[in-house]
Amino acid sequence: MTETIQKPLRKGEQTRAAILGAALEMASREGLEGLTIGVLADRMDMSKSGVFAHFGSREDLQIDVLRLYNHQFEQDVFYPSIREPRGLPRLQSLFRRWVDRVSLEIASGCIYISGAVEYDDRPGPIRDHLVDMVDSWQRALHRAAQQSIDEHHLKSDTDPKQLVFEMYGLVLALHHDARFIRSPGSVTRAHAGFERLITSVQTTKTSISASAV
Amino acid sequence: MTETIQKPLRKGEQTRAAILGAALEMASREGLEGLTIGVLADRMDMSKSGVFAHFGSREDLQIDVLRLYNHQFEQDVFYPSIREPRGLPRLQSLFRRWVDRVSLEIASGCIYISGAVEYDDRPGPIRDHLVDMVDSWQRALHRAAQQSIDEHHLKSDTDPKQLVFEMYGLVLALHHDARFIRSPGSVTRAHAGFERLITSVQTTKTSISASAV
DNA sequence: TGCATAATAGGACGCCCGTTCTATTTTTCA
DNA sequence: TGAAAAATAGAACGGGCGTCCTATTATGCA
Repeated sequence: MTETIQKPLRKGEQTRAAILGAALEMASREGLEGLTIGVLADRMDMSKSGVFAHFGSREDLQIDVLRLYNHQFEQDVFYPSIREPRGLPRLQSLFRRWVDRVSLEIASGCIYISGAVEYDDRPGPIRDHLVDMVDSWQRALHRAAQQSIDEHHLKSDTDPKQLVFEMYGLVLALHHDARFIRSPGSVTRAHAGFERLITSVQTTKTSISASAV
Repeated sequence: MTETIQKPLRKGEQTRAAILGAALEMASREGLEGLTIGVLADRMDMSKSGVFAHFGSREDLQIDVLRLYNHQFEQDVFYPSIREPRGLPRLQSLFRRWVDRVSLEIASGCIYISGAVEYDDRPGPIRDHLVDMVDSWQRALHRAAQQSIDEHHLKSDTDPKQLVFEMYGLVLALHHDARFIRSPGSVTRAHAGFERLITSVQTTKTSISASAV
């Protein structure tokens, strides 16, 4: 009875990862609710049941896709930014890398943003995971904003939550105008908005952001 | 051959309007893509085919729902605001009424916002209508912003499109945080963001917005 | 009041969905 | 290399979908 559960064999993990990658791409384009096992199987040149067997259910697949997306988001945006100096430089890096990522996602779609609409009123594990991830991202931004205040880069009466609210709005407007309306110049506007936002809450003489844009 | 097409009878129009109302409510909650004839028929205590007969197809139903939503939006937000004095008062009225409307929609959902995500990459007549409506709303905001500049309420170097971009972001952030994250205080934050936004582009001594918030 | 016509119901259709079951192929390792 | 186990295929299921066709019922007007 020792070692009843074997370490999974190589081939299985490999195709599972490939499926997950294709699923992430599909969910980015069509939304998590548009993710369908049949279409996914076609793209993988596999049978439906072959794909299905790697995940206990469609819902588990969706959650795994969500986890993969979250991981990539952290790798692209969060981890590089927390190596920046605490305070305004870090906050600026978080925003800039965030905008950079969403800019690339204009062609495919951002799952945090599409998911927020798909699951704003649909209870269940997917919504729970999604809210957790977005909430944790917002809390990371709150911390960076608070630290910017603590370091005296931002005025002491600045409201960190208000700041993050408006930063989030700029990214949502970017996604909206670029991906839905398809009007050009949205990336520039997001950066310009952030500049104005930071300037209005910055302590005098802190001109760290002057070099940007 | 005179008068081949009769004026539709009363009963038909009546139930058709009732169905459309229920469909609008359903589409607000579940999204336009979540609008389903079967469920709609259940709520109306009608048969599927009975409901279906009032619209040539599901797509036509969705477009009619969209038109109804657009009409209500104009009645609630646009028309009352254009009776305000041209310039900043009108711009402020547009934003305030817009926020008021979205605040009420936190319980049900805003079709302009959910539709932007559902149809950002799904070509067809529904997307076309939706883009037209949102675009026309943004152009109305642009006009009001430009007029505020012309009336010297806002600084002459103000970029109207940048201003509208940020206003839209505030409303999107409101919808996101209130409806998805369900964090309190979002309405206040949207107003605070607008106040700060206007203040930063306002001509000195124009203190029209001082009384608000 | 009767009759033309509009409004609605009921059923059937083909399609796609997630899921399950069983068989077959492929991989892994002693 | 051969046997155990994993990976995959294939077919079938029940269910929901939009849509169409044909009755049946309700409405409005001469």
